[in-house]
Amino acid sequence: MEFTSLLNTSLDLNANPLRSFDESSLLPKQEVPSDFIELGRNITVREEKGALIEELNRVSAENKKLTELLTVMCENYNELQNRLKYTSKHSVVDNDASRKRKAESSNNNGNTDGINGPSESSSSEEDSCKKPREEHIKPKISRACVRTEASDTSLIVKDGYQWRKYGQKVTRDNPSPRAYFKCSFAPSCPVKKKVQRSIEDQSILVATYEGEHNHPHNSKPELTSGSSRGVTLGTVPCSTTSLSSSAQTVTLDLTKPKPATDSMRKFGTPQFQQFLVEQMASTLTKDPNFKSALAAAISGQFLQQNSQAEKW
DNA sequence: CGTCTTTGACCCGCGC
DNA sequence: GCGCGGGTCAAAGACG
Repeated sequence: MEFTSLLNTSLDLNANPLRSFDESSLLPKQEVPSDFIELGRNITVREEKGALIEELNRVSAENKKLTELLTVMCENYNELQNRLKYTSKHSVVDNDASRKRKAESSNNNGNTDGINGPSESSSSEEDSCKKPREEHIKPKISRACVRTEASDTSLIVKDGYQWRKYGQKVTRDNPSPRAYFKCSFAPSCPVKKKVQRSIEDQSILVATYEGEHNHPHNSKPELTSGSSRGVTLGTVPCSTTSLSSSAQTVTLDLTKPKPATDSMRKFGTPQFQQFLVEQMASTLTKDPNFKSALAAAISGQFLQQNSQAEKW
């Protein structure tokens, strides 16, 4: 859904209050005071008018800022939508290798289970239809390199999802153990994660994600948790990467606390404002109720304008 | 008591 | 067929 195509982001939420104010408020100027009481009243009205103009100027400026924010948010929303479309095009549904293995083995064994017999047979028919497709579709695999303290022996990478460790192995090519995690946030989520220290740099944890989450991101991510165990994914990019070309790779440096950059510390700088705008936009666009709330706000403004227009 | 982690056993694919 | 290695299972213990 192209959000900006549906919504004119240039709309003035306050409907240019200065104009409507001037049209109505300039009328008293033309009046000629007939006596001192009338003169005094006009002075008070002028003062009031000045204050109102000042406030309206302030509101207009605020309005302009909000409109700009809205434009940025809509751009971000469209960008996110495009990314979502792209990833959904290139992703797979559920192609867990072990499940496939089990399904195949159950097909070979036949229906030995009397209870699950009918469903098994129906699923085997589905599988036979799916087989050619499954050969072409591979689970979406992405990798993330996380820089941690070398002394940190835990293989926990906190990325906002809830993981359950179900195994650990020492592989041949790497003396460091490899930990296996399943997403436990949603029972049916097929996503698995492998975490192992890089053989080249023991301070780097390599997390390999298989599949895609079929549920929203954890509403209470552990990004800010005070737990001392594990490391938390941050947003500081790191250039170290030497992984398979087929996999998406993100490398993060988490050895340092995640402070704002120097430019971000200067609150008045355009970079910091841009950062703020991006943060706000991303936060808002992640909210599933954002669209409806925005639409309600805008329609509310329209209704307000209409009622004001009717009054005049 | 429910959930999570640990860890040895087991399963399965693959190369020889 | 056999052994190896990666991946998974599941029982037991830890923990809140």
